[in-house]
Amino acid sequence: VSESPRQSAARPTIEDVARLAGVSRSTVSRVLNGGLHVRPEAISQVNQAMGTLGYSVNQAARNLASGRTGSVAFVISEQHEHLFGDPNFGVLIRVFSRELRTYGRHLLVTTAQDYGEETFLGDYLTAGHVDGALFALPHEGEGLLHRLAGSGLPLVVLGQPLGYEHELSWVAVDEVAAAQEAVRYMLGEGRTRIGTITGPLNTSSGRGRFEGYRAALGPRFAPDLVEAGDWSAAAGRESARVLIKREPDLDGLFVASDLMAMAAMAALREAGRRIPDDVAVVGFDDSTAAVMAEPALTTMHQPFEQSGAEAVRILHDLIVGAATEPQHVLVPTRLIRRGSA
Amino acid sequence: VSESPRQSAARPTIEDVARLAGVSRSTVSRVLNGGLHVRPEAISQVNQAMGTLGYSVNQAARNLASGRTGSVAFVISEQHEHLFGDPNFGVLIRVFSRELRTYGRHLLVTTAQDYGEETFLGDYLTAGHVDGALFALPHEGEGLLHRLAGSGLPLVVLGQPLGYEHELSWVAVDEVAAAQEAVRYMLGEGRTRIGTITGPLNTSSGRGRFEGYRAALGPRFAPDLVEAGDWSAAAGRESARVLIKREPDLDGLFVASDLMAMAAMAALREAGRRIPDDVAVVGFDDSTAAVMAEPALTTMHQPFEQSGAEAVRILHDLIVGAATEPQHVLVPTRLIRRGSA
DNA sequence: GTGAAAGCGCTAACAG
DNA sequence: CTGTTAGCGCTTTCAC
Repeated sequence: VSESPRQSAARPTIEDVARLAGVSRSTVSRVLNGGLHVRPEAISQVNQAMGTLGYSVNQAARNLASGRTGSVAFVISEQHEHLFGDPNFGVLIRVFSRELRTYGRHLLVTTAQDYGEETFLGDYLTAGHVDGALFALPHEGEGLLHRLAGSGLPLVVLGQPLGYEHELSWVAVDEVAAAQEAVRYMLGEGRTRIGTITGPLNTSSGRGRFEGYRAALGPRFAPDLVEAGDWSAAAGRESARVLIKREPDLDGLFVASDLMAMAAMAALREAGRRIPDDVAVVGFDDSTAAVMAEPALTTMHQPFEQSGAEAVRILHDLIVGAATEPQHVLVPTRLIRRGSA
Repeated sequence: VSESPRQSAARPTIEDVARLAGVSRSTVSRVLNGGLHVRPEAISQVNQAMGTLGYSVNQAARNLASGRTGSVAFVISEQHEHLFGDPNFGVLIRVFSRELRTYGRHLLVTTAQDYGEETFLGDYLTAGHVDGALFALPHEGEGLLHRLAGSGLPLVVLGQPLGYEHELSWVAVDEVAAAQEAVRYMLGEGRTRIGTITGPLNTSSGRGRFEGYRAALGPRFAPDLVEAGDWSAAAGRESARVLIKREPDLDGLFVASDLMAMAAMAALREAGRRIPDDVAVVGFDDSTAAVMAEPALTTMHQPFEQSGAEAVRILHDLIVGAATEPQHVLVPTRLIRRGSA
């Protein structure tokens, strides 16, 4: 196998630009990095030279010299591989790569599976191959998160990392308040027996949404109205079956994710319930699939675009040292009323 | 903003390994790159030294020295942004990043939007920032594809690139045969008035699936049975409405994608048709959402895992020069029978 | 505000 | 099979 590197017609280097602009390499470098302490005149000369030469920086060289890599990892631990089938996942990828680009960074998608095991991924990430990491939807006791948290690698978590709320930076929604709003809406519509299918209770989302449900119900709360799910469609379907059997007079259902909600609707229909006439269903996420449900799903909207952008901003600040303390931001949710409730 | 590079406790360099192993830097480098022309004994010494030192290669340095970047772009042109909402997209990303990893490469997700316009993306990609590119679902006359095709950048296309079938490497399914099989299946089930909702006819998938449909129908084909879609759910819904109105006795529907098929099913239901009793529906893709449809969608399975892996393999061969001619591979499809037909 | 000089860690000829 | 020697293109002190 002869490794013939693509020789793309000798890209111009900083040296060429310097010569053409009549300045030194250092000056060009300064312009490249913000143009501080450079005479305006020189800046424009350099820019002009770069333009005519079609210059673009060589990342490898820059990274080697600066000790940074220019890339950021999107870490998906094995347990969350199901995310890949989730339409929200695509949205996140798009937002991340777009936002990172504005900081001159790249997105590297990594999964635990890629490396055989979490340990390997942990080694990789902490070995200096990336400048920082974005971590999605951790659950309690996640080994990889623990590892990264202790490594000093700049890290931003999407969703509150249970057990690391203070140590790590995160961007999340107010799960409790959001769930509460969803359930109160059904209450306001006259529903009286409202059940819930929860997410995993060892995640902040699963737990927070359940707490919000419980708080909204107050004294009306009853353990029999609750079934635990794991975000999967299978769990949504099965939980709905169990619930409707145990509580035949169920007239409302708050489901912790759209994916589970859509599966639950199918089960409800199988059991002969009309939606929303017999039982109202409210989901969570406002995923792209929600509008395709039959009827279209009423759900809590999560601003993935916004949270993704915030996460990237924070991570950048952490990487360049503009922020030293962990940052926490809460993004707003809102109820989207469609046909199911 | 003080740019403080993370000084992760002085990573060991190739030099350290060489010293500990009692060999020269070159030998270590050789071991790192496959260990050709190195005495077995030396190899193990080096490996051992790397182990005790916890050495891992510095990509930036390697890239700078070798003139390669180690990363590969997944190019999604603006027209295909809808892909992000498609569950198949997540599958592709996962497969790509996993497979690339086995070649020591990374996945860089890029979209036309990222760069303001295609031109910018084209500049970026051909400026040497990536070693190669994976291009998803091109349509005819795609400017970016044209640009990349002429640039000499190693490139593999998913789906046949209309107009570049010979010049470029691609991995695709036999669209015509697959569609034909799907329609024949319905024919075999006794359906006689089978309509179709096509994909865009300026894509090989859209066109091929339509041709397969037409071929299967033979003399039974009638233009009135055809509605053109654009892969979107909205198009699926609207096309189904039009079709059922124009052809009230429709008893079968072949839809060129699962997303459109699911939307079409909703429209059919609204029009009072039972599925599959009144009209059978067959989709295409076997996306993760297919099982969640009501009834579950009968569809042509596409082996995304396999095509993604093939694409990466070919791209790697192209990059290292193991392949010089464009490579073409056809991956198999199969009909998955579920409830809708 | 600007230039000179010294590497960043690695690969890749080139001898031997 | 192995060591020596040059850089790859950029950032970054350090003087001026």
